[in-house]
Amino acid sequence: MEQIVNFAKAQGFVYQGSEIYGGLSNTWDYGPLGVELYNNIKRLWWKKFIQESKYNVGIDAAILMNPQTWVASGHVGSFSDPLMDCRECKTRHRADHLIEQFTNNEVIPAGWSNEALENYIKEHQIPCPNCGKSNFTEIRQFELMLKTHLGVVQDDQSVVYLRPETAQGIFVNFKNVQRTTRKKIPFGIGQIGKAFRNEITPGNFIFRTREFEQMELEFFCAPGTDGEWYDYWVNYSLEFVKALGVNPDKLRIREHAPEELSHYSKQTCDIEYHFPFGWGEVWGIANRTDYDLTRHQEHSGVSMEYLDPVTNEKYIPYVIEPSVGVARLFLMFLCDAYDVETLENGDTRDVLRLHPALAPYKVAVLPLVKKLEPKADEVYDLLRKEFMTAYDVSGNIGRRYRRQDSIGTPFCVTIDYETLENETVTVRHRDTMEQIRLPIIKVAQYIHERIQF
RNA sequence: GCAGGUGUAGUUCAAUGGUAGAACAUCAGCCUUCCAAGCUGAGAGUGAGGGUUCGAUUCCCUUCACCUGCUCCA
Repeated sequence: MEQIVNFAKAQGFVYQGSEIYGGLSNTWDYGPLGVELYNNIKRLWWKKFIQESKYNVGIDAAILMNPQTWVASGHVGSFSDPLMDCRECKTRHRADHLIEQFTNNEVIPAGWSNEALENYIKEHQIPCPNCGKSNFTEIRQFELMLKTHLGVVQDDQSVVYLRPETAQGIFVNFKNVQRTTRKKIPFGIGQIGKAFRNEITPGNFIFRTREFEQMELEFFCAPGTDGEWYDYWVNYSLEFVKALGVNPDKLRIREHAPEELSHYSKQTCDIEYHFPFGWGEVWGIANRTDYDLTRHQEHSGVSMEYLDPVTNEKYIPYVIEPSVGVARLFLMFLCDAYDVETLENGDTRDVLRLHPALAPYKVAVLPLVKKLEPKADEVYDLLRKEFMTAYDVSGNIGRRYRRQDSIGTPFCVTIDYETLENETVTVRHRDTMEQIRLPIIKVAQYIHERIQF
């Protein structure tokens, strides 16, 4: 993992946030190569889930929402954990979970005050699951939503939350989108955007950060059809990842056990990838039932019912939600593509075997020797209009091929003396290291055909 | 947040209570007609703040960041 982090920093994929000031915990900045990969991931998700899907449309909702939204969604109630530490073995536990486990779920302390939780644990001498002793600190409340103040006067009236998920921006716009697009159920609304959570334990590089970007689809369907749509979107998401070249042996699907389901979910599974630090959740697909729309109907007083034009039935739609973090896909693609290859002659080369559609640069223009720069500039000018194009004249040609290999550039175009005579160039492939000769005017089309997704 | 560990050029490593070195990488020049060649040169560092000291990268304190574990999660 350390190797990946160093690689990402050295090549300009990811830097530590605010680095010159000693950093800021858990923040990371994307460099020139990183932002290309990052944006490519977003573009491809949008293409696959919005553009190519006949069911779905997109929106872009505000990060700041009316605070009532989070009361309705249940986040104000459930995104605040009562935690206590064991003084003996220094492990941390949720007070409500301690009681549930101790009583085999016969006592469900939902809605209890912190005092009630503490007293119950003391009275029953509930032991620490780790060390068996009963010596806990008092409860500390962990607020998992980030707050800020809207308006220049800071008082309680102006508190707003940074959204902990993008989903609610979709739910509150359900009626707007349905009416203006005249979509009939089943249909979906997708969104890419930032979300914020005060994770208690962030870490693993960019895997878990407090500021993160999600790509979420909320798919609305009739009650009773939710099971099949759930399967459909699990498969659709998995295919997306596989089509982008991720090693299938490092992918698995893990169904959530009933007791670990979120407050809004009836069924959830994760697409997991085997990272260098172990299996990690990349993509969550949840059946959110009619929970969110029902709650918003209750809290806002606005009807969220849908009138089926064929059956004339009125119902609140069920929702299937495939939700994925951009940075997690980023890290997965990076880890999966990173390869140190040993050649026949014993040399090694670092190759980033990114799918060409993901590669930051699609092509690099390389004059064989410096004298050929004027001609190379012409080709560079031509290709830059079509793709993200790199240009490198420093060092011998082999070194420059290796440089491009190590940042994932799928094609190198080399200008030599023959180019001056007949307007042809060498096109060299990253994966096979093979070369072909092409007229300059055909290069762009050749590459276009090979970077499609 | 708690417990443990780690902080020296971009990277990997040295060294020292008294001018911080190297390799690779980078840049410039020479050379070079297709896979990390060679030669010459250059830039670049003790995470931050404070204390002890004539003098601290080294000793002490604080802080920041990262790594591993715990509760949470896309």
